Amino acid sequence: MRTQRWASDLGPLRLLVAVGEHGSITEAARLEGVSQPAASKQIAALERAMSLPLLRRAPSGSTLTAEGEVVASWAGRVLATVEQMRGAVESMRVHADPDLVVAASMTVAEHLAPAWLSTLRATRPDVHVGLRVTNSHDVQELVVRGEVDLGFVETATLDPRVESRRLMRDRLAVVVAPTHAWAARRRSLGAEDLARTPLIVREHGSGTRDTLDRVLRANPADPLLVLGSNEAVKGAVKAGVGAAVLSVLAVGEDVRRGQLVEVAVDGLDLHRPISAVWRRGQRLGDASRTLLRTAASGSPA
Amino acid sequence: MRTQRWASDLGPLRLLVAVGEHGSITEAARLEGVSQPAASKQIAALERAMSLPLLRRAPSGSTLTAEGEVVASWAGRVLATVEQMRGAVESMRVHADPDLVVAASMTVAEHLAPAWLSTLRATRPDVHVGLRVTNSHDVQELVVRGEVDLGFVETATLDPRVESRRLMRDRLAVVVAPTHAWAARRRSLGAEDLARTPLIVREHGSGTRDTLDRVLRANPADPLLVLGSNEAVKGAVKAGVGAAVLSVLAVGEDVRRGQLVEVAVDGLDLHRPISAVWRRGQRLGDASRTLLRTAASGSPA
DNA sequence: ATGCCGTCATAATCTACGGTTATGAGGACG
DNA sequence: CGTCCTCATAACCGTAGATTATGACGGCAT
Repeated sequence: MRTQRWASDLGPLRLLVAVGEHGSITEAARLEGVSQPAASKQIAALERAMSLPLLRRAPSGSTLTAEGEVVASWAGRVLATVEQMRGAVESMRVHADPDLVVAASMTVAEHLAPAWLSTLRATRPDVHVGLRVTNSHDVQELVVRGEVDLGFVETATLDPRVESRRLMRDRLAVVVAPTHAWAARRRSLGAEDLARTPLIVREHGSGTRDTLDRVLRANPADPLLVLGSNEAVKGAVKAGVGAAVLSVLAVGEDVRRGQLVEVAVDGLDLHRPISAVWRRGQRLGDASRTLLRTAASGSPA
Repeated sequence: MRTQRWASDLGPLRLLVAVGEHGSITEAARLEGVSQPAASKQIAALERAMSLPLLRRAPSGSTLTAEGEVVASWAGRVLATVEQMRGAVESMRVHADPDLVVAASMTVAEHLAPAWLSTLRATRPDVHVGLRVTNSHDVQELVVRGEVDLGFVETATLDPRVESRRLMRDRLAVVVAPTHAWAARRRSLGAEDLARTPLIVREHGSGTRDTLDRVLRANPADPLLVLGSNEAVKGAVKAGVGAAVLSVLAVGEDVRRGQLVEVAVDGLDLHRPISAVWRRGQRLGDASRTLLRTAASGSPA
């Protein structure tokens, strides 16, 4: 009984939103580049798998049912996310001749850069951007050595050989699963509560871990679990293993969805700046300036 | 040249995040219920398709590369969205014996209800909720007739036979593609600008269309295009066909991603309330009250 | 050292899913 | 009433992806 097969192939979802947009299976099939019977069968299979009527079929065309609209809306979100991912992948792939090379720390590369680059691509389709991903320190190193035009870092400690522009403030948040005892708390957590609780953390060297250790300099408790990626940490938290401290950029979505709960904490400043950096004295090119402007206006969160 | 085949099957993405979480292809394969060679091949295929090294393989296990982490992060988001969709589908499917039946108008069902129900499911896994989707008027009708326990509507005109609780304020926004002339505007739009511009709109009877017509009662211009779903409208806007007026709930994500641009408008109140309604005098059950509380605290946007 | 445990990759095989073309049924419309 | 569009069904076929079996490689104990 492979877990809900309908959720694993995007073809039918593409078809469904296309039908919603054009009111016809035949037309949708044409758009997606498959034959009409194939499209018909895919959507029928989707309906069968979901046990929901998605389309109102008629010889004059097909329209979405109420359920169909809801599903199509979600499908649209899924596809948009995939599209974003496509963009991120595209920019990480070494391009033949990028007009602009930028380096970004993990958090920025994961959560911010794709949106910036997508905007840039929409307004300036001619500019090819290459993206390199490393930690905040190495980003600055690359900038200083002139290997990249622009860097994005999430640290407060800037190399004197770079100029910088502050873009926004990131914030770390304490998160737990909705079933965790802390989720029901009404009082804020104290700094000492946090320091004495074993947490799920990233490995040493990660920007998030370093920030956490710096803030909690009063000897933090031994980690409950050390994991190699933010995704892994989030997974463990959702599974109810324990609490973690992560960037709001990483958990915002999950908190909004109610899959994670943020716990307020008193007496600690968990903010950190996100900045663009470039080599001191370096005159920024046209493309760089456009990207910088995009990033600065992008999300003044 | 079927468009980028790697983006169409979620299996490999599932595998990738599982590897990130457990540091081993073998373990990930076990978790996903496939054989180890299958997993190995799927991920290898993914890397080939993306032209990116995602894993650092060793006889002691596998860890994500920097690129792998970025991709895994996006994959996580994609999968989370799919999971949400699964939840929405699950609640729309007629259940054997739902403990609680709610009705929601389109906007709520599309954008709010899944998050509420997901939260509810996390804290009260025993409660089965049935969800019916119709327009705001019919929702109230169902509530009055006692066919549903609770309703959610996005309209200001409430039936006198229901009690209600205001949950949040929705807002309509004028949106255009980033390439549209209005996207570069620095001055706000005037009400008369909007009234005289042909827009892409929903069909009559849709809550969004009705709200728009009510606000723009000074005879609005003939529609540029009439489409049957919010997704269709968004698609047309992104394609650069023209401007549209849609709920921020529907376009928020796209605006944040830079795929759509909101244009400020002066002299018009585009807000509308979102409320929970139930039959006057009806004593709410335990499950209803929990859901109501969840909805109220969910997103006080 | 050496043998055992784990990891991952490759090879050979087979099934079944999803694609295609061809055709038929049904309403809309001149 | 015939034509033209819609969508569904049927028969056929190719291939992607699964499986089992096996081999190479490194870590770690004895």
